[in-house]
Amino acid sequence: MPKIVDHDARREELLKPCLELFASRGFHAISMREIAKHLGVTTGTLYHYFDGKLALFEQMIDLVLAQDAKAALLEVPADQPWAAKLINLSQYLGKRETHFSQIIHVTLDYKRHEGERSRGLTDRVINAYLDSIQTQLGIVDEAQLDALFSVLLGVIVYRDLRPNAYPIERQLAALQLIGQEITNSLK
Amino acid sequence: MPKIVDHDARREELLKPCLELFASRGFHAISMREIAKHLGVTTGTLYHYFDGKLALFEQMIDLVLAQDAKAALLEVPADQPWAAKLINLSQYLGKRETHFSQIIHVTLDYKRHEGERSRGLTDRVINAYLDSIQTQLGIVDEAQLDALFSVLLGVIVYRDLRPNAYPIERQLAALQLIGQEITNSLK
Amino acid sequence: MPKIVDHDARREELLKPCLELFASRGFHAISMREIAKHLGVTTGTLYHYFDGKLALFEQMIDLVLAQDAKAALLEVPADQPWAAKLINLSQYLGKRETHFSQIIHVTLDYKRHEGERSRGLTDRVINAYLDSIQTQLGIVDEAQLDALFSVLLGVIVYRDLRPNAYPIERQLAALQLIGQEITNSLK
Amino acid sequence: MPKIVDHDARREELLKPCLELFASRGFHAISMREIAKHLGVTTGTLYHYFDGKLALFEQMIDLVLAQDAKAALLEVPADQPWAAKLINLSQYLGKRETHFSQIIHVTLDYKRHEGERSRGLTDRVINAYLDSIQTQLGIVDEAQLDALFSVLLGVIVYRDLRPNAYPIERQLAALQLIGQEITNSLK
DNA sequence: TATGAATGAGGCTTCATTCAT
DNA sequence: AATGAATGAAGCCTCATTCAT
Repeated sequence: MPKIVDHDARREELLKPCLELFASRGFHAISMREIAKHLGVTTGTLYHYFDGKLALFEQMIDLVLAQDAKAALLEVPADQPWAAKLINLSQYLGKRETHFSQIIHVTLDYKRHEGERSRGLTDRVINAYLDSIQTQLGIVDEAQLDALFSVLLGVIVYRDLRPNAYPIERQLAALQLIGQEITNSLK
Repeated sequence: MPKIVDHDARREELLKPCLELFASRGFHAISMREIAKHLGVTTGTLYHYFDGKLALFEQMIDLVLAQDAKAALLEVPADQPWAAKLINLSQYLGKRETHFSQIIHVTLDYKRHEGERSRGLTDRVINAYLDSIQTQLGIVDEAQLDALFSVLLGVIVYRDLRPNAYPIERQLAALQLIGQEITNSLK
Repeated sequence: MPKIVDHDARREELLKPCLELFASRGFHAISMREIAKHLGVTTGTLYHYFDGKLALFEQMIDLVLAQDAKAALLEVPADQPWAAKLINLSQYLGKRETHFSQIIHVTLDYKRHEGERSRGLTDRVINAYLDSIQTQLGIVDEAQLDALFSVLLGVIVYRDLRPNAYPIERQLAALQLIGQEITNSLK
Repeated sequence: MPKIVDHDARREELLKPCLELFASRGFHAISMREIAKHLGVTTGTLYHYFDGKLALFEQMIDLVLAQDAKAALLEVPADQPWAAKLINLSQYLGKRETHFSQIIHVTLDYKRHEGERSRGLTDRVINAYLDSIQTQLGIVDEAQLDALFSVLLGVIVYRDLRPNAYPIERQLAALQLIGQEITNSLK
């Protein structure tokens, strides 16, 4: 019994550094040997804890998701005006930009393997973050939720492709001006 | 007399179908043999026209960029109010959603190879589309341009991960409401 | 606990039969698959022990050199008149003619790769055998050493190209007559 | 009819530069495309004149042999004392050292392919040069002929492996001293 | 629990060669 | 006579994975 706890603890210990590896290189570009080397173990050990490369990949995503859920709860800023909440959220994303960029890379990578396996994981990832945003900001309109998610996703991807782009908060502020411009233009 | 084949024309002919292959599977996940098979040629022919897998990949991106530049010019909607231009743009993106999704995948994929080679290509891709948007919409503020680019990028990536999300135009409309909500919340 | 295999011992075990393979076919003419097959392993195993074909080739030469150095020490015939020493040497070469023929082939083959890598190996091979001859026969004059080395080298190469040529000892004897003929002719 | 002359002339024109290519790189290390490029033609042209890589190789050797036979006749120094003839020969070899080194490389290379084809070519090459030496120096004893051939062969190979070794003439002189030493030692 | 030797399928690439023009 | 596009087998090497220890 207690062995299982140890086993799981070791498993998670091995899983954690994998996010960066998979995100920075891509699922197919990084080999099991390289992963093992980075973790300071041998491939045999990897296969002792995981059923294969894909299983390792999936369990890593699951672990990240579980950890992010915990982290998100801690950041919920209680009762605040809507705008303040959004600012809080953007600050949080800004601080953890690299982390979320990695998750996006990994998720996009994983989606390409679907068809071979169930496409449930991708949905679970998306829904986890959608739920988190919805809960924190209290958005009810689905289209608004989608739009907001798209913006946040887009900023992170854009800044990954072009690191000297304006940071998240600045872009969100500019977005508001765009909305006004549209409104003006429509009069 | 040589076999009559326009080398460059044939090269582009081979390049065109590669966008979908690379985008849907990823650079490392698809093999030269698979590419050749899809194109109806042998790997030898591929290497007759291209210096290697990476060169093929890069030339494909260059070709797509050149073609998109042409296409963008045709779509310029002349003098219109700002909002109308944006709607036009979103409709255009909506129609070619798959295409742009492929370009994003391919660009993200390519970025991981940089460092080994010059990081110019990624910049060129980003700048090409930034310029196109800037020219068509006449945006002067850089932060606004970044923000708009992020939104469009985000919607495409989001809809790729979750195909039943609201379409681009609907999300842009919802975004305006979000802007208003922020404005209201700030009073 | 790891599978009990002495890595270096296994490496040498794999290296030993390679001399004949490389010598009889040539570096470029023999494939890694063929080598693996002859050794009763797979190519994967080969690459587990060696960094590549060239590394395998170089390590093989190094191993042969180390073994020949040991063998040469055993054959040192102590105090004998000069002529007796030479006869001993020629007998030794005669017995191991195939072996030295292989080394010559392999060395000539390797020399063509140099320039890409350090040209040290060829020199080391030549010097190893030059030293051995010098030590055993006590030759001090460099030109004589060169001349003797050339003769021995030449006989081996010649008999490789034309197996029914006279054996080494017989040729050395004939060579003495040639020397006399020259002397006579010079009077 | 006259066409055939042109054809053969062109054939020899293509063949001539191949000796250096094959000698410096080795039969298997150089590709038909590389050969074609060096000759300023395409592979198609190569296959127009030759039945394949091996045929090209063999015809090249034949051509070299034919040319060397002509050259050798011109160098025959008529009536001279034996020692003078040998000096003449060694001077001739010294001047054309690179050429003969190439022939040796090519011959050794070719010999490894035999078994697949008739082993006649190697014999023809050896015999051609043996005959030439025999004729020029008037040696009758076969063992002496073998010994002399071995020496000359050995010097060239040795100087190819170690370019700063003493030149041919110097080594031949030293060899005479070795003969005397043996004689002294035998008393 | 952990090792690392071993596998063999498959990766990218180059080869000698053919053939329509 | 000459081109160079096209082939497909084979080259070197890496991969995910298994398994005896």
